[in-house]
Amino acid sequence: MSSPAPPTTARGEKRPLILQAATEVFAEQGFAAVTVAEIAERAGIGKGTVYEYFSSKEELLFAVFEWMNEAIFERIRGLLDEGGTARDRLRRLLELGAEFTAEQIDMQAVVLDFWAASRGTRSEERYNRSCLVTFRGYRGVLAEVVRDGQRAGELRAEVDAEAVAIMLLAAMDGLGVQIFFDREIDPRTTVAAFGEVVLAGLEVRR
Amino acid sequence: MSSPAPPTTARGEKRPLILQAATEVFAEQGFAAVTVAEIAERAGIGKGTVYEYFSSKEELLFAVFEWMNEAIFERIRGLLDEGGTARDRLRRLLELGAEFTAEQIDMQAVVLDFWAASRGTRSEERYNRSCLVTFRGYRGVLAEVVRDGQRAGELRAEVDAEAVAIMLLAAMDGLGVQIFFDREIDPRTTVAAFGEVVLAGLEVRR
Amino acid sequence: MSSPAPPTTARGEKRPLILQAATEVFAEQGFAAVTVAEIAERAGIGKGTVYEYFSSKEELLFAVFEWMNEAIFERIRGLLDEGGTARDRLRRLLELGAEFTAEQIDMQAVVLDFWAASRGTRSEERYNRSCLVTFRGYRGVLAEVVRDGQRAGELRAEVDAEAVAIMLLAAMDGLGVQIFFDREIDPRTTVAAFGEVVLAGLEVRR
Amino acid sequence: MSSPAPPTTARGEKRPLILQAATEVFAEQGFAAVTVAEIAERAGIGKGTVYEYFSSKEELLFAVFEWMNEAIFERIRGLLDEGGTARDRLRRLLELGAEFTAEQIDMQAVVLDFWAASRGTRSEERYNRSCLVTFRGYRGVLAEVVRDGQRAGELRAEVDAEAVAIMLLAAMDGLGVQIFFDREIDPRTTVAAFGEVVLAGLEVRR
DNA sequence: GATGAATGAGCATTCATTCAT
DNA sequence: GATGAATGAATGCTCATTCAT
Repeated sequence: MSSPAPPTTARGEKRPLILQAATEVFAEQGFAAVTVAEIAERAGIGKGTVYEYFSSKEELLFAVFEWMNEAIFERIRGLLDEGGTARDRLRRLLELGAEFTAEQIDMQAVVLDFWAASRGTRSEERYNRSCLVTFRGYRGVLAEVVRDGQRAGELRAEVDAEAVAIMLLAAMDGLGVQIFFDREIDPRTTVAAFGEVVLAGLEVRR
Repeated sequence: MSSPAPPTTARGEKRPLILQAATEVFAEQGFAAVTVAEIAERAGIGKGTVYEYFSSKEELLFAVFEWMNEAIFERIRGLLDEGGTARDRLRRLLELGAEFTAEQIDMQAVVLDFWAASRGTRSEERYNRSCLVTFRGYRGVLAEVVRDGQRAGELRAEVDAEAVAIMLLAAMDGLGVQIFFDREIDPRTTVAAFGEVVLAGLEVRR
Repeated sequence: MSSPAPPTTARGEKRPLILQAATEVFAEQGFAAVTVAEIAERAGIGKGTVYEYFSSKEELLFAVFEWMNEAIFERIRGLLDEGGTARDRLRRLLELGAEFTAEQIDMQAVVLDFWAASRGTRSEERYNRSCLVTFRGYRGVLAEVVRDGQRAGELRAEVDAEAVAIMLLAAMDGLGVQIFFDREIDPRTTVAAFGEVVLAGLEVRR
Repeated sequence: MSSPAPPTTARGEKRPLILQAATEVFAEQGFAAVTVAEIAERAGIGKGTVYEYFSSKEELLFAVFEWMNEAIFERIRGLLDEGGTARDRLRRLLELGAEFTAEQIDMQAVVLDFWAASRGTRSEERYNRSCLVTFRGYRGVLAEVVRDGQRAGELRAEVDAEAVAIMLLAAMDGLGVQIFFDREIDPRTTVAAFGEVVLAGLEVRR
């Protein structure tokens, strides 16, 4: 009450605390079911403080979404830097996706929420743009690898790289949803099996 | 009984009217953003009447979801009855999925809503079961066709049919989501291009 | 569906049926908690039919209240016709009250409801008048018996007969309420014991 | 802390304000007819604030009921501390009851409401227990005074003290109800007259 | 900066009543 | 007369957001 020393967190540095707490409760209960009071409690701060860092509950969801995607992108970049043939990189990208799905099934829920929370809101436009940009980012990476393989003569040149990128990303997203509802599916083996088929279909025949 | 044509709707028969109206507004604005009053207005009936046919707003969402899936399943069954090689049927299934996605992008929104609406609700269990059953239904159809092809020697026997079914369904779902946010994607050509790759990867090599 | 013979009740004679059903459900659950649909169902008729006989749910409560009081008054009149000294009649009136309370604890609930249902209603005035008239009726009977006893030299002349009537009626009403909440009280012995005290206090001393 | 006088009410101290406002409007219009918005308006606060202090409208009714009874009990305790013979204390208890009835006819309405509001509610059990406990409290006080008088040889030993207590309490309750509907009755003279009769009936004869 | 008491817009749901059949 | 499908007014309650301290 009168202790002069800061408790644990430095002043004005509660942002990651809130972000972490929000991510957790969003994952557990879903955006709509979560109250700002709950987020604050989980973060161990006052309700009003949340609004010092985020202008609204919705804004907080945006931040969580971006936070998650940044982390994923970072790992993708690291993976690509390792080099290898296009087939190798493609295989590793799929593995990474499977790993993410396996590790963070509840994160999948946050993404679902993000999609759904946008609807009918004032900021629907902004949500859509944010989703679009994110999707394009992932797609760009995938398509680039495919095109690399085509240029190198590894992969069939007549295949539409963009289409393959779209569908592979779609498959990874959709897999997360299915596993969210059916925990018996094993993402790693499923992705590996399907990946082999796709790679077989992509490679140049002699 | 003697009136030449029913002016609007007969008494006691407002169920499809409500279902249709609900599907529309759910698609347009999302479950959370829609009010029961809005649904009633769209259906041209009184607010209370909605509750004569559905015990709650949530129950109505369930009904819409099931209604949609039934319609889709019916078309799938029709498609499979046409026969053809496994490759033909697989190609046609993908085409059908693309067509659905193209035709009913807004339907995709209802599915998203259904997923998201489940979270943190009292009836979360029921939602999950409903989704699980639906997914398994689609997967079963796809896996069966693949296995048919394997038995007929058309498709490589060493491929995990279930994994392929999971991922193809996932890809179709995920495609819907991407198109929902990025209308520049053309589902038909994208699916066709990707389908060729997958089929190439599945077929038996000489 | 096409049977020409009336089922059980003659046409246009459903009034007592409704009255009986309403009395039962009001007693069981209270006026506010009962729906018109419930009353109709209990009476084995259609919801709309209730409105053929009573213009509103409130009106029905009025009718039930009056119905009950009429029955009680009838028994009081019969009791007074048996004659006897004022003390005898007073004692028998109290016995009758105890009996009613014992027999129809749930009826007590209807009276409670009637009191409470009036409040804040459009027809508050009418409720109050109805209660007032009923109370005055009972009080009149009691006061008359006391005055009879005073005129006959049985009971002390200096006692305010009206005050005694008011308080005895009040005691019987209040007893019903207490028993409604505390079923361990036996109305007959309680009233008998108190009645002896009051009669001892009323009688002329030598 | 340094402001000379609080303008309206300090933060976090709106409980008595709400209790007072609720008591007033409940008395005026009855529990069922009152809206939470009305209570808030009367208290000069926002609707949501009511729910900061009471978890539901029903809970508020409970609080009002207990508040009232506490106040009454306090005065009863003060009265008994004054001492005197059993007859004196009994007479004073009846006088106090008459006074309460005269002063707070509208309070009577709240009690009626409380009784009636219980019916058919989920918390019916709790209502009944609350009423039972309250009744037993009043009865205990009355019975104890009578037994004191019997032990002191003032009052007839063969009289059932508990029965007298039950009926006197009942009479006071019932009086309140009658006066609520018939303002011409004067509680003080009525109770005094009846009290003399009962005391005469209770006292030991030579 | 941090807090949490106060706020009120917003909405699902109930149910008495009507009226076409 | 009898019916019950249709209706919409009415209200308790939640919770994101504000702002005085």
